[in-house]
Amino acid sequence: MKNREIASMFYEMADVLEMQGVDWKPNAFRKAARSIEGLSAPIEQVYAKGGVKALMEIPGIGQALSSKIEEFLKTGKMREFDKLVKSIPAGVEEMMHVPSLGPKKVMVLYKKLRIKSLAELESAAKAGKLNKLAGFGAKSEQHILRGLGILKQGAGRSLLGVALPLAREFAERLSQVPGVKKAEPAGSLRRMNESVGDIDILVISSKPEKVMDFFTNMPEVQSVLAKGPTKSTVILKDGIQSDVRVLDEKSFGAALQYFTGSKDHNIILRQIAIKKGCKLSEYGLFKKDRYVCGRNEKEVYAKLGLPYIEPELRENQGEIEAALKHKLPKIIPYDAISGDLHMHTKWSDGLHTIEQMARAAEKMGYKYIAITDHSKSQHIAHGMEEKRLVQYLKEIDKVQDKVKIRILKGSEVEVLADGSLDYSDKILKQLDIVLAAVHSGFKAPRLQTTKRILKALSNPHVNILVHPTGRLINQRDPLDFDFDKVASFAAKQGIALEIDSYPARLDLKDALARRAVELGCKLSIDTDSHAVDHLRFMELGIAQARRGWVETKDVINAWPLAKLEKFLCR
DNA sequence: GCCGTTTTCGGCCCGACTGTTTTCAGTCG
Repeated sequence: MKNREIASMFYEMADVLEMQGVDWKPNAFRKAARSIEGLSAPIEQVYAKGGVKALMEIPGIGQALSSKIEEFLKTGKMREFDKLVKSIPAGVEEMMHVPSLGPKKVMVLYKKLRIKSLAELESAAKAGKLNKLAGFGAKSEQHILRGLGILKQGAGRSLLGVALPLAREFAERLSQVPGVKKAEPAGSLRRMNESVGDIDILVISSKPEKVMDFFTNMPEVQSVLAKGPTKSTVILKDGIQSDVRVLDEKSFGAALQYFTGSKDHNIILRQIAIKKGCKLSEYGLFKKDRYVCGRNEKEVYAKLGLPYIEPELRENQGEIEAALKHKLPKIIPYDAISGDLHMHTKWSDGLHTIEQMARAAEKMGYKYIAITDHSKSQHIAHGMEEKRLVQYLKEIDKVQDKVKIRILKGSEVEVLADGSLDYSDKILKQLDIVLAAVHSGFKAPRLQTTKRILKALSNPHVNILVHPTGRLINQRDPLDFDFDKVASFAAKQGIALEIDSYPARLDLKDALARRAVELGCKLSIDTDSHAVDHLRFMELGIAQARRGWVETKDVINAWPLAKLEKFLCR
């Protein structure tokens, strides 16, 4: 999949162009890069199917960029990229990523002081050489040193599963500050992006200064990047950036809308506003400087002629067009799940007993669960030999007698290198539910992996392909296989694909979940819990489904038990 | 470079905070 590679080339080209003082082009390159990142299909596949013409259908990609992509796909090179990147030393472009430095300042440092690497920048700042430059002072030097620190710390993006509880806690604490009426997380976190770059919190308060003081003095804060009367930015001790913004009640909806984004979604909304002779900002919708609305999001959308759009859909992936036609999907609600079909216990690598898991699930209001411990080849995870599997099935029966919810007897069965399964059909037949999982061969070539998975899905006992791509966010690339082929085959076979809700997995991811449903697949949203505490991850998986336009009818574990059982009896 | 129910040319979202400014440019989201 070349999507990421091409996107990052465009980002890099945008940086260089910006440093050269070129106007607008950088925006165009970045927009195209974002668009390519959001693509559900591999871009080489798009090109193979429809050539340059298909590339130009991608929003933000026109004549020039499509031919650059074509050149790269054909030759593995992009001359324009090489030319641009060579025009500026690699370290200079890297300096753009230091917080507090942008294209203008970087160019001044390069041109006046010949600074062309992060190391040179650090020693120059420490030696006090920068404050002699026009536009730089002692403070700028400090900010650069701090920025270098932040960069070294690797303040990358954090997993939604980590940031979300933190954000909720901050919001809760901020709402206790005197004068505060409401505090709510916004930003990509509210859109439930799989990973987030920062934590944005919006506050309504009659005493903004109290909020600013409280926020910048929280014990989690490592350093304060900015502190104004209504807006502050801090870096937390674990490297996550957090912003708080205080607004008036009559702006809250507009602000929530604005700070929830995404950027591209907002740009289109503002264009719609302009066409209606209005102006949309975080303060509200205005007509000739006269306030129209802004108290809540719904009225902002309504005045723009749109139905309310759920935050998870606001990615400029067709939701505005769908909204205009009143054809938005009825995405699955957070309370729609009836049971969790993927969890582990002490029988393999889980922390709790079958009974503990069942009782915890019962407490959550589920109607059914599946216990799905590892098969024999997963030695590290204490996968079960056939003999122990029999014991395990008996134990499930015992627990079933003690609890009210239905417990399906299952296993997460290894897909071996040749695509065969880890248990014989005779064993698989005894299970209520069979999950097929690939845990190896991540470097295998595309054709081989596609064949391997297709063979596994040919087994008549398989019900769900779990964590289908095997990716770990920011840690491990997905398996390389023909997704459309696999999903179409699964659909035909009556096999569901999983959205694994484990924070580092979220696999299928949003775009692939959407694609899977388009291809006729059913989905199963599960937690892959290894402890009672993990059952709460379900929310994250549902969020990815919502981001993927998934409706309740397409999710097998949102169905009543009888309908699910019918599906499982292939 | 992209894009078009006001445009195939001339637009391209909008505002807060900071520092070094004597009124604003740069950076950020």
